[in-house]
Amino acid sequence: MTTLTSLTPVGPSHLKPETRHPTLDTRRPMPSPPTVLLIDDDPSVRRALARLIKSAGYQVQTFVSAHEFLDRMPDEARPACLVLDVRMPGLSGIDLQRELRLTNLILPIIFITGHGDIPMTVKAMKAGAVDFLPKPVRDTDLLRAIEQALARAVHDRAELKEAEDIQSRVAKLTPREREVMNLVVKGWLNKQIAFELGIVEKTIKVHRARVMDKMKVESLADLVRIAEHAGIRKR
Amino acid sequence: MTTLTSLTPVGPSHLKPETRHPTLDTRRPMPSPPTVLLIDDDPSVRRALARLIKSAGYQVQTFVSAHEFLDRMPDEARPACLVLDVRMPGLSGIDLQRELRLTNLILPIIFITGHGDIPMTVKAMKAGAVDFLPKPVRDTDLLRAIEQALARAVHDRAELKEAEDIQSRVAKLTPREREVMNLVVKGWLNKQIAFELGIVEKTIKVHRARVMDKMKVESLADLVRIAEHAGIRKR
DNA sequence: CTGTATATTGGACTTTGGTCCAATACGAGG
DNA sequence: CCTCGTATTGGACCAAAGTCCAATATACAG
Repeated sequence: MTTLTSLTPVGPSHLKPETRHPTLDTRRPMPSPPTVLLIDDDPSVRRALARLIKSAGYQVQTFVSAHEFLDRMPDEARPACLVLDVRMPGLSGIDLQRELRLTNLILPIIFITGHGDIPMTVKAMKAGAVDFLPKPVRDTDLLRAIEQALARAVHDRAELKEAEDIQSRVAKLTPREREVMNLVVKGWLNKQIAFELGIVEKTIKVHRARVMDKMKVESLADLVRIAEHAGIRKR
Repeated sequence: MTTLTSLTPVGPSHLKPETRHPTLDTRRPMPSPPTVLLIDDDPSVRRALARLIKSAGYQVQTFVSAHEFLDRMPDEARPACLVLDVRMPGLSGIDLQRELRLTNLILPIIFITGHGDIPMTVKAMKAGAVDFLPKPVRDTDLLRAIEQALARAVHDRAELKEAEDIQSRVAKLTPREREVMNLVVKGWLNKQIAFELGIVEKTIKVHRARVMDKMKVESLADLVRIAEHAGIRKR
């Protein structure tokens, strides 16, 4: 059982050395690697894990406490994940997880712990943790979890960005246009919408055209899909 | 700390006594209650938990092993969930969970265990368990978990049924109609579809009308939504 | 007060989609 | 062999949607 000391790179074995982190698979001159944020109050654990993670080709930032993390939290320019001790002086790992859920940062969490119990594990997993690893952490377990966490970060970021894009377009609609859009994606005919809103059909056509334009879609099918994505439901 | 012996009903306190299980909220003469399937090799645990669960107004079926469960598995007429010991002679609880994932039964699982560890907990939760409770199980914990599990069962069943409905309608389409539908929900015009398929636009209109009919939708918007649901994506 | 954004409408016209009628071709199964 | 389901097409016609032109009213901000 190897424990956080191996110096030989252990990362994803199916990848060529120059392309370690599977989250970005461009062949190019090595784009800046994904970041792993490591919080642990034990300096020796920090050192050992940081070395391991770096050896797998990731960038690492370490923090001694949840508070320090919250203070100098890095900008979320690139996909990242969090490796986090559960029990720490001050804010616990679980507490930090709760805090982060209130933000809309995307930071998948891997818990590591020396004194975890089952209820704590369940709580963390229910709250969306990627993994929960008892110390001593096996290198392969941690790296596999990091791989998964970063994959999730990339995926969730893409989804969030998509949702934000759509929301910003919806925000550019006038109230009337929004009304019209809502009825259009319910499958109502222009004449029905006109009756519902108490205006003539001609006007609906104008609003409708502007909706298609502002929402940047070319077809009703796309508009329906985008509206679904934005949480505009039929019922 | 109460432990699986309380006789006073503990179920959802916000519900009136006649309406215990929150999964069915019809007022009527008490529809048959949801079933909780209980698997544990320890007779005393079976007895105690069965009594607790019954006292909360659920129907209970007990099994002494995963194998016995698989043999005389009840029909899934009504929403149900599984309360399951992790370690048992023969097939373990985790094994059974894996088996069940291969079927399309909807049976949310609550694990209970006397000798669980963290990796096992993580594995179960990752595999979709509703909860993972160390023995001795507190009454309130178990009942809360059952409530959640049944809620999930009801929800997932509804989703599955919806998906199956849609699939059965798709199955009734002719190959040509399916092709046409796929292009229609991509937002293609009839003339474009006609060109793509090498037939005249008129024919597309016929297929299209039949698609709308067979899929039981009244508008293109509904067709797009239903197709999305059936996993017919744009890209 | 003036200008910009919003909401509304009109006419004229084209394109697209949907419907009702009817008809031909082909392969599988009774 | 005949029938049924599937796929295909045609014409005529109507309904719905989209487009290009232009115009008016109102509210709010600078």
